[in-house]
Amino acid sequence: MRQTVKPPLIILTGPTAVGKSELSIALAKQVGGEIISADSMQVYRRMDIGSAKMMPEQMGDVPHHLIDIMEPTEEFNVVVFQKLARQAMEEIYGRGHIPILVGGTGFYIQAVLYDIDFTENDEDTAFRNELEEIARTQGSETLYERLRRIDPESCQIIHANNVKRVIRAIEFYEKTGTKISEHNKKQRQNTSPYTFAYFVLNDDRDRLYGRIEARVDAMMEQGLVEEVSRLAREGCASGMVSMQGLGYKEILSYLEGRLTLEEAVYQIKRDTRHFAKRQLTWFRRERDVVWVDKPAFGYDDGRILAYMADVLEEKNVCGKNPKGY
RNA sequence: AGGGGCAUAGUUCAAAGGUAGAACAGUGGUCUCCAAAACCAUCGAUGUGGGUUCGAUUCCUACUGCCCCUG
Repeated sequence: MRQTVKPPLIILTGPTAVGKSELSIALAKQVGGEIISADSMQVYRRMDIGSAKMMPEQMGDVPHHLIDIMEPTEEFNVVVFQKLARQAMEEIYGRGHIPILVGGTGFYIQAVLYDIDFTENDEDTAFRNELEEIARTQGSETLYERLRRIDPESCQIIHANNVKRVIRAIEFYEKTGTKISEHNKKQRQNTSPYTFAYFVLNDDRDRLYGRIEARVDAMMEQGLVEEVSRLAREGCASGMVSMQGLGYKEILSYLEGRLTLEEAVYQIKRDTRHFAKRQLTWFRRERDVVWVDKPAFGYDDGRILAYMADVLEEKNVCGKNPKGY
């Protein structure tokens, strides 16, 4: 007699271009799951090619959530993601299905998996702008000194040059009266409210980089330049969150005459490699992850899925009987 | 084939008769509301053989390779 108190959650992630999406469809069918995209760029409408977005015809009747829900001019962030993902999960549980978080944004996954409390989400950007202004005019050291006075512990963790995080730390203290270093320490103790399996799909580095190159070339053939031109025409500019996406910022620079097309493509490939590397660093330090190395399974999706089913059963996430929809 | 030029890190470039610097790439890491972002750290080189010299990677020389010109 087994009773799962915590609701089930499956996570399928891995570095960009490793092949998460393809595998996720088969996995969803196998366990009777619905997919929630954990991707900071696929949320934006009309950003299809550059974000390598799953298109409806590839979804194979598996319901997908959090794709095409924002306008490229809107700002998306972890907090919004967390809120929407929770809502989607409730609906999915309501249908008796299992939510599968699929995507490469580790931070977003963490926010949901460990139910992180981000506190104080007011839209007061004035203070933040003020701090940014200080950093710009007086230098990052001045800002860092200010943080040292209120929360010296954070200075041990945050480097002075990392202005974004210095600002957030100051802002957090000003708004809540508590130190972010303390808040984070507490949050880190969180245990997950879910019965979960956290799969990280991976491949040999050389192979992964090869896939990235090929994928960028394919994006160019599919008309990435056209896609970005269209977005630019409707008012998307380089300062926007959506336009910080890989492929978008570089092509935008090309369109503005700051890069040649060749340079832009080179940079997209390079930055995507860097990104993949950072993702792997992130997953390496996450707790309780199950690494799925494609070469160890001879690149055979059937074997990979069988292995995942074993893990899911072992962790009491779900049994092996397909539930269907 | 003859003449000339160049050989320094994976790449593009510095420098110097006395223990070779940088950028980019590569690698490792940080991350708790811009995260496809932001930031930190780190590995790594004088083509080969002779000679001159206290000492050569630097000067001389042969070889090898690459580039240019002539035919």
